[in-house]
Amino acid sequence: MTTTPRCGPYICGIDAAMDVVSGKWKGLILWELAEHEVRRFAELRRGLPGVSEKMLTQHLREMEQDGLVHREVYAEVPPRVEYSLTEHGRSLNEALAPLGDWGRERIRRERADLVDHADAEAMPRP
Amino acid sequence: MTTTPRCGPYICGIDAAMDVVSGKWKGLILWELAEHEVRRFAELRRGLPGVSEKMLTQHLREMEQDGLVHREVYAEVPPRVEYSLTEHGRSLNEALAPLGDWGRERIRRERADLVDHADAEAMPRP
DNA sequence: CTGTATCCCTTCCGATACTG
DNA sequence: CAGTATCGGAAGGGATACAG
Repeated sequence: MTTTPRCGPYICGIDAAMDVVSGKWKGLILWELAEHEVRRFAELRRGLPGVSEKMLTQHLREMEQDGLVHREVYAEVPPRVEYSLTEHGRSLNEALAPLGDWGRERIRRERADLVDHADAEAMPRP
Repeated sequence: MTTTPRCGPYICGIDAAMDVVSGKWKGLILWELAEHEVRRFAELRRGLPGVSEKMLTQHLREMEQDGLVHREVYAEVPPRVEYSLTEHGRSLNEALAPLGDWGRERIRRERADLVDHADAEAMPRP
């Protein structure tokens, strides 16, 4: 046995967390809401270049079902809806931080490799 | 600005890490290899109940491409292949630990809720 | 402004059969 | 033992149009 077994028989906590985070934009949504505390629908849309209304809505609803996001609707016209992280969502974001660091480190390394290759190809002879 | 911005413009480290971990069995593969250091193909297969040979092979190859897994082939008959984590793979596993903890906590809470509901339904009257 | 509804394409994955 | 090949269903996601 290792110091801290992280998986029970047949079920791994990683999978349970993945269920909730997998989806093309959920990581970014989490990040946007962690950064800004409160965001309106159109603000999130602008913060996630390329997302469609359909996917943004769908992901937000799923995250609401999963207890990560709070949705506050104001009965006004034009309508206004504000999204924010729940305590549960904030804790997920914290648990995600080391993975984000790892990913950025990975990107950094990839870019360094590309630069190395480019340099090697750029000077084939003296 | 927060204390430690984790995302640059347009690209988030979370996504870079997700790219590498997304896949139905990759989390479990990582876990198996972290637990056992070295595993043969058939051992992994047994450790991942339900996985098909196709998906196990495919995921292992992708993880090898991504530099997470080392594949050692022994020229014997019958053939023997041993899989293990690279340093890179181990660092990913460590970055995943908090997420695993979060997921297990989530499972625990869900089960507690289920029990509560069951109890509430189990004793409708004295 | 904040969504729904629909169509359609791509990717993911399981099942099965076959190979060195 | 450790794969490869192929098929087909299911799920994810984009584009577009429409609605309250």
